[in-house]
Amino acid sequence: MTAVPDPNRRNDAARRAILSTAIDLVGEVGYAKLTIQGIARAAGVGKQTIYRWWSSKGSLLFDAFLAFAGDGEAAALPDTGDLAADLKLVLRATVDELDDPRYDQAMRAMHVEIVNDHLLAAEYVLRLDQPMRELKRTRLRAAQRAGQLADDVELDVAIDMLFGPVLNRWLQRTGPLTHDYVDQVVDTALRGLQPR
Amino acid sequence: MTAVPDPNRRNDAARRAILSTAIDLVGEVGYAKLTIQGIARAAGVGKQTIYRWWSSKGSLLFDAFLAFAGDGEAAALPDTGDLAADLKLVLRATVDELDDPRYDQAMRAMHVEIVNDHLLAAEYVLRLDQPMRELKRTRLRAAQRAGQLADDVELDVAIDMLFGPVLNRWLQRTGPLTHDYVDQVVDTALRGLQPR
Amino acid sequence: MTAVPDPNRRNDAARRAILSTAIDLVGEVGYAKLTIQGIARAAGVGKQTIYRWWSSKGSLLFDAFLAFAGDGEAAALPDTGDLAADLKLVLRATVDELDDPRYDQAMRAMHVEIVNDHLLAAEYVLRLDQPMRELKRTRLRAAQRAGQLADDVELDVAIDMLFGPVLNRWLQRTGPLTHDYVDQVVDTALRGLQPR
Amino acid sequence: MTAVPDPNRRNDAARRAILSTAIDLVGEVGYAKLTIQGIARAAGVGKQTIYRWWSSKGSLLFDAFLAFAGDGEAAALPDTGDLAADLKLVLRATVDELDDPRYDQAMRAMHVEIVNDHLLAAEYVLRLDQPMRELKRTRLRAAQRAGQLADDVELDVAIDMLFGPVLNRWLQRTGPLTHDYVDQVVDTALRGLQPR
DNA sequence: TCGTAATCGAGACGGTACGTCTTGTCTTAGC
DNA sequence: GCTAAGACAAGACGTACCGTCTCGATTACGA
Repeated sequence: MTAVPDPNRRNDAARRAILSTAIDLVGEVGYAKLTIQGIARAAGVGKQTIYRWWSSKGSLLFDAFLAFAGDGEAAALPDTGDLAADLKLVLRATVDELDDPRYDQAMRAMHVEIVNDHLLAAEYVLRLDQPMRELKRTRLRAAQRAGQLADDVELDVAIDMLFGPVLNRWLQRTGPLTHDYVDQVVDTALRGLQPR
Repeated sequence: MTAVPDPNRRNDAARRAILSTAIDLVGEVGYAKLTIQGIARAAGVGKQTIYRWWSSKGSLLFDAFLAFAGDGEAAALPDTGDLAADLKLVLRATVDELDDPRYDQAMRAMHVEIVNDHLLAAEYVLRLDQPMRELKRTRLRAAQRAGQLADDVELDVAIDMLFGPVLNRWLQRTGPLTHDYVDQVVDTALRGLQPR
Repeated sequence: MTAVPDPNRRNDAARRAILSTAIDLVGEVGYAKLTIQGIARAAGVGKQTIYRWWSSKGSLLFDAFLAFAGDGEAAALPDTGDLAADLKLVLRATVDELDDPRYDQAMRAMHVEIVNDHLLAAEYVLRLDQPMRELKRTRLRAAQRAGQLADDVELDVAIDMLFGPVLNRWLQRTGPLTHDYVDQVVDTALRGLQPR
Repeated sequence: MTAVPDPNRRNDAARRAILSTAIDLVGEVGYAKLTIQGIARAAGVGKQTIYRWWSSKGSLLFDAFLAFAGDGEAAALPDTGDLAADLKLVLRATVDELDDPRYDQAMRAMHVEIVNDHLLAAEYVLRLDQPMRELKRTRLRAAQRAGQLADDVELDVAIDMLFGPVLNRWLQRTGPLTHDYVDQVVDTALRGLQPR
């Protein structure tokens, strides 16, 4: 009989210490030098306490990122009636967040884990990507109703085209992440590449 | 003064063995379990021979990926006169390549290294992203001249919007990478999201 | 402040396995090919477990030798009343012990470490040489009381002259280590080199 | 056809540089950190040049020690007619030599090699111990003829008893190596331990 | 109110990779 | 044709971290 830890018994102070220490530490030393041992030491926690509650460094980082980023997460995208302005607002905010080294490093770490771990990727899609995507879909549907977005546009493709380039430029550092850039992306995506 | 190894003395057989073994091994065991020690062992090579010529696992993976992927690289994007068709052809080919586990794993490994290493990212931009981007720019410029692309479109933004979503969906596994998907991306990007 | 391992936590089975494996291994492969890695492997023990408890190969060999040789160590030299006979008995026993390859190799290994390590030499003197020397001194003092040894003889010099030649011949292999030889040493040392 | 190095072709400058560098280096860094690589580097010589002419670090050290110590070696022991005085003179000189760190370290290194290498030990006995021993035998035989040494004393045993204790005390650092100590050894050995 | 059982911090354990070093052999230029 | 220089395969060095384990001490539950 395998002993399953009882979440009720869980020491919440330790849990929170671990999650916030993970974020702080990845911000300090970067993903490559982030170790479970180091997190335990810095959090003043036994290694076993981490292994008891998380199955891998990735899932710990995932939870840590959720706790860190999720706190200030908006429940919905702004809707002022001006789709382009609203999208630019959201994307500029994203760019600004990524300027914080802790946010930047934490998100990089989480992405690295996702790239190499199918299960974690599935969890990411389910718990982070899907909810965010639903918020975006809602905003875009409203735009369709308002006649600002073509009716036959596949919303997921639209989302990928609006948010994908920014995420990509950040991950691969192929260019500077500026407000100008996101404005251009929004304008170009909405208007299209062909002459009209 | 650090002793710099003399490239003339380099054993090319060992170099090639290391690069191809790295690709094979990352395809077998995945990035997380890829070790320099393991590559050396599998390549029948001393560890020092790897450390002598590469400064990090990342730069080795980078070279390995270049040697592996670069061989079959096209010198230019196709230009049949039909921009949409040409782009779809290229993106479908990319999607097909990523179906090969060796290619998939090797590219994931390289991207992970890039995400966490500024210098490697710079080298990636210089040696892989920029040349590829130049080929794409050339094709898009031709399309502009042919009146298939608006004159005021920023080409880099256009490239990000065409190729970014595919790369993203692959890296994050946010959805299936199909020919249909890339077709939709191309069509939507060209036409734009707004009604017309 | 360096973290000092807590001896209470020490796994005694591992400790004993390491010590006895060290003796066995040095007996098999000799000092020159004795490696900490090899001892760990043969003892079924992690390398760190050796490094945690011993600061050098020398101090491990020293402990191993103590555990191996110390077990059968006599608490006192025999005293039958006949000094020459007693000394010959002890020296012949020493010679016989050195015939065992494990004893021979282990003792050689320890001596090599001592020759090149001041601190280890000091520990050797304190923990092995001094106690043994005290036993010998006690026996010689008894002989002085019995009128078999001159009163003005410096006991340490006497000990060096009785036991030194045997140890030397063994270490340097300058000649065969026989019972005859030790008998001659004892007789000559007692009687002196000058005519009488 | 195996290439046998032709001694005539031997570059004597390189040979001398290697031998003297070996002595200098062992004096600086000690035996434990003495490497063939290090000697080659310090001597400005290719590694192969060392491997070509010496089969092991031990035999190199042996030659180096011979070249270093042998130069100032007396052809015979002094014979003033006073055996005790002559022996003390020789032993005091030995003690003084061992005060030189280069001599000390070089001799320790050679002894370590001898302890673990049968062949080298045989060569040591043949080329160093035997000749020295013959000089000592000659002096002792003269003493026998002069009536200062008992006729029935085995000369090799006498030599071991006179020189062994000093060598031993030096190798094992069991006590300080002083002129007083060697004087006591000589006096005690000549007179014997028994009362007379 | 008191066991008793799970959690906690701590850290030893068997493994294994790290990046460096040395070994003894082999290769390449240069004198 | 030997030299110096140094690349090569091999493998040990001592350190770090992995994930499991064992240890008392603490804590919270249910009897």
